[in-house]
Amino acid sequence: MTEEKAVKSEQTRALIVETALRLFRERGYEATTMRVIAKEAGVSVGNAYYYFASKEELIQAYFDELQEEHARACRDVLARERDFAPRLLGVLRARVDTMVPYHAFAGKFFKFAAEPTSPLNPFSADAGPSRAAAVAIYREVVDGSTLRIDGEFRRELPELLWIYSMGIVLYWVHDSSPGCAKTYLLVDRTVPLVDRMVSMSRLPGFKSVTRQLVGIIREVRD
Amino acid sequence: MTEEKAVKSEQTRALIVETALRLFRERGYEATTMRVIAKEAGVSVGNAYYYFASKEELIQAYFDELQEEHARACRDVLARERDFAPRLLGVLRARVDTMVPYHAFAGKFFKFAAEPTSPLNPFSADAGPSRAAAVAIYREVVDGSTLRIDGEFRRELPELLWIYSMGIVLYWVHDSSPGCAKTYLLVDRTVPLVDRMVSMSRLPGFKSVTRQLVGIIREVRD
DNA sequence: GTCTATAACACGATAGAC
DNA sequence: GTCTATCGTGTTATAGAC
Repeated sequence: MTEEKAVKSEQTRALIVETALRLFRERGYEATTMRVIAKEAGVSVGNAYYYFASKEELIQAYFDELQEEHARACRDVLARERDFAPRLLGVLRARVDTMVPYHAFAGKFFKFAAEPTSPLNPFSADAGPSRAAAVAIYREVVDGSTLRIDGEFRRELPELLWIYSMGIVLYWVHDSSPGCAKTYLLVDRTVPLVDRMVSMSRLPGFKSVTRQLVGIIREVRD
Repeated sequence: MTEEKAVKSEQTRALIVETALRLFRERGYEATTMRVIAKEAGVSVGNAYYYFASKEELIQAYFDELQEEHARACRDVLARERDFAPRLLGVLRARVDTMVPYHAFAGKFFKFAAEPTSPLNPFSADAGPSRAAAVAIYREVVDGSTLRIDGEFRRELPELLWIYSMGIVLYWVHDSSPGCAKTYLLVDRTVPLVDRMVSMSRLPGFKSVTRQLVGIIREVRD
């Protein structure tokens, strides 16, 4: 009984999300009203709001989907490559690959993700689990590689790489080049630079800068 | 005649902006409706829309105000200091100083600035003049200093510093520490690091990395 | 061109009945 | 869980006054 209800509930919920995401893709975020989502999904507006507290909350479902898709898209390269640079390159290219189909309306979503009070914001406390999942991929990039660097720095590097990836995303949102070619170019050009800088951190002259950096990160992190 | 009208027009416009910003501060952005702004300013809703195409557009006025205030707040330190690090430090601390009073509702504004299609977005083409004014301050930080670095790098450095300052702003928006103390800490800690890295760019071993960086910037910039 | 007054619209969101 | 009816909002439209 309760179980059947739970299943039905899950179905309705999924139906609403799928319909919403399809319509977002077809007509854009703003042109897709809650009334239309409800009508197309065959439910009432009130029912849609029973499952999702706001229109914005529907976007979370999209972000979760994207995150899973990225994790899947990274598996191959992370299983194959052992060197740091190609691992990072593969993960970042996969990130862009998964996002490209949504480029037209991603800007609208990005807006909500930028609001500090929104649970969609990747830096917010609410987004903790999502962020952890995202950072975990970069931890795997580091830990599964042959990279040899200072242990303290190694511990902070995944989060730094995640922030770097957020910078790539920021660039991507504004990239209007065909096929987002410029974003791929940015990735291809900056990964070797990042690789060089990370490798240099081991050199005697850089130990102090690296330690300084690690100290700052720990000091300003919440 | 025409002149008088122009003055009157400017006054009405200013009155609406001032009223709006005061109410935003007092009640927050969302709780301040266009109807209330109009009533408090003693104008009709239609008149408010005659001057500002949207509620969002009222925020542009705030950004412009902030930009001017920052430029003023930088004058002293830029006239006094000649070394690169203290110049940069002073400018960034001034940036935070001017923003702090608005911290409570800045997040709502930030959201609009994040949307790629919005003229409020600092990276957008529409924001070109505002961005140029902001970058100009960092150009003065560099040009007025005793810093000696490669000419090509020197030309790109102001824009890089502006992006760095955007990163500080991003951190600030999320900073809930009393008096935004953590943001000041971030500035105080990262400026010496940036200073060190910029200075190192001159060293023989770094010429190639620096050149690589300059090449990337020029390649991916629109 | 500047401004008022008021009504109307579409939207996100909510209330309350079933 | 689900519905219909309704609210408050940004925004637009209309019809004019100075």
